[in-house]
Amino acid sequence: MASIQSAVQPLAAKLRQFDALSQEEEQVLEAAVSSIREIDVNQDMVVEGESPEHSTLLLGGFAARYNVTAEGRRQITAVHISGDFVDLHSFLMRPMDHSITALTPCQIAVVPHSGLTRITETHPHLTRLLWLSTLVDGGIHRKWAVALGSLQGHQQLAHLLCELYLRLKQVGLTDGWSFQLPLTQTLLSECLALSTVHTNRVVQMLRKDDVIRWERDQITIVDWDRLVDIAEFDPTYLRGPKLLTADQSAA
Amino acid sequence: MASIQSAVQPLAAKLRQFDALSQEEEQVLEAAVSSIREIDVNQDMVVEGESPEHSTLLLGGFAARYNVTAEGRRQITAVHISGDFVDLHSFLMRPMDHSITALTPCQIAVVPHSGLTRITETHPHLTRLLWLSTLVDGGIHRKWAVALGSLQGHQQLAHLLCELYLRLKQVGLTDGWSFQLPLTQTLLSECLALSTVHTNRVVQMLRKDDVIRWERDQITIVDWDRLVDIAEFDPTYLRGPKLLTADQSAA
DNA sequence: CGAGTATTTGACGAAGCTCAATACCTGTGG
DNA sequence: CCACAGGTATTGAGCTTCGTCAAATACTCG
Repeated sequence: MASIQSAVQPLAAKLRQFDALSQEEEQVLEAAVSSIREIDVNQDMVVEGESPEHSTLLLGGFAARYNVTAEGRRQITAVHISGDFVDLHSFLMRPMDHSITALTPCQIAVVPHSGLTRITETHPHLTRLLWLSTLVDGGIHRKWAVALGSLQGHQQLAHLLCELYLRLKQVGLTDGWSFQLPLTQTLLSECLALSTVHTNRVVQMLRKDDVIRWERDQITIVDWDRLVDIAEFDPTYLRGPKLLTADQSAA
Repeated sequence: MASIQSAVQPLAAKLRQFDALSQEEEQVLEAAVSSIREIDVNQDMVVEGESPEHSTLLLGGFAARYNVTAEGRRQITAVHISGDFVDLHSFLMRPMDHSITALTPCQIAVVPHSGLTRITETHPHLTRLLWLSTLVDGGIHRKWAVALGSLQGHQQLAHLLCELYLRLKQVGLTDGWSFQLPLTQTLLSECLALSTVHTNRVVQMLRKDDVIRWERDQITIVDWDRLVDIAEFDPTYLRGPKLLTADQSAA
């Protein structure tokens, strides 16, 4: 089981891709964690309509953010992985307008909002980093909308795989061109807004063209360039490439 | 022409819906504005790929955030109105992964990033309010994705109208159940990810059922309840209803 | 009035949905 | 070791929503 010390590691790794993170800042993050918890598969870790007093940092496992429509159709708007602060926004924005469910058993760190408020009062640079991480989430949603609106099924799937590959790589969860993706085709269809039948056909399309291999929950990217091409993928939105130190942005 | 003093009014009004905004905070915002500028119709005020050194506050007019796909299809991911800080995220996240264009002549306030950094260093409560406004934008994108993925054409249109009505009302730009919406059906089709032909049919559907009236660029909502029903609209995502004062969230 | 743009209509085609059936896979108990 | 159960993946066939192409009508402004 993860200790609180090791808990913030995946998040720290992600934030370091944005800017330097001092020892002290990392300790401040650790100090903000109040406890570690396990979530069962298919259990909601955050529920629509609630106004939690803490935010949830995903330490291990996969989670999905979703809304349910009147007809009972479930639309997934993001897949979350280790290091994602899945409902950091609940700190300021309440109540939750969507739920987050565990796609696999998950370990989470509980971070009380009071601690986050304290960070905004005392650590502006760290605050900017956390803010940035919510902005990247926003960018992911924006891209998701573009994909849903203007890409065909197989392109959307390709886009999702490109995104997940890069994000998993960021936190060290890839193995060469392979990674675990514990999504059934039914779940996948809820990401892509396709029927399960069509989702299956779209998966086969990419397989037949030998762009990806997908066995069990193991995905291997056979031809990254072609995948990027199909998806019209541009990774810009996943990065927060500006350094955030006070001096240089004041320049 | 707007003066800098009056410039932050629509933004201040919006932020006040989230939490109290002190006189001093309002002055700090004013002080962060370096200049006021006019943008012509169809001119981009922010361009994909660039890394601006300032953010853009929309003072008057309508703007749209969009991406262009390989086939030249343009997908609009948000419509912006007075008081929206259209690219506040460019402060931390660069370069821009999308452009923002003026749907009408627009007045904008230019806010250098250095000023924003200074706010994060000295005004934590105001920082949280600004952060929240980017979170609401993120929520809008999330809803847009849900709508694109799981609603039919006429439902999507209904959803867009519900959203715009409430947002315009927030900043005092509605007149009873009417408001100006300077969107051609072509633009509208780029919001909804429909063809212009189908967009037209979908508009007619809502008109024929006497749910809305749409003459010129004047929209009148005839039957709000039915519109909400069609759209499956839930306004939660537009609000940031938690008070943000340090003391109470530390309680 | 006339040019240009925006809206509307019709006819046909394509992407993706639904219903329904079949195959596969993995774990469980006999 | 086999048989079965329950979930997951795959396939086929007909249908719907929405797209494309093309043309006609209206509106707006000089």
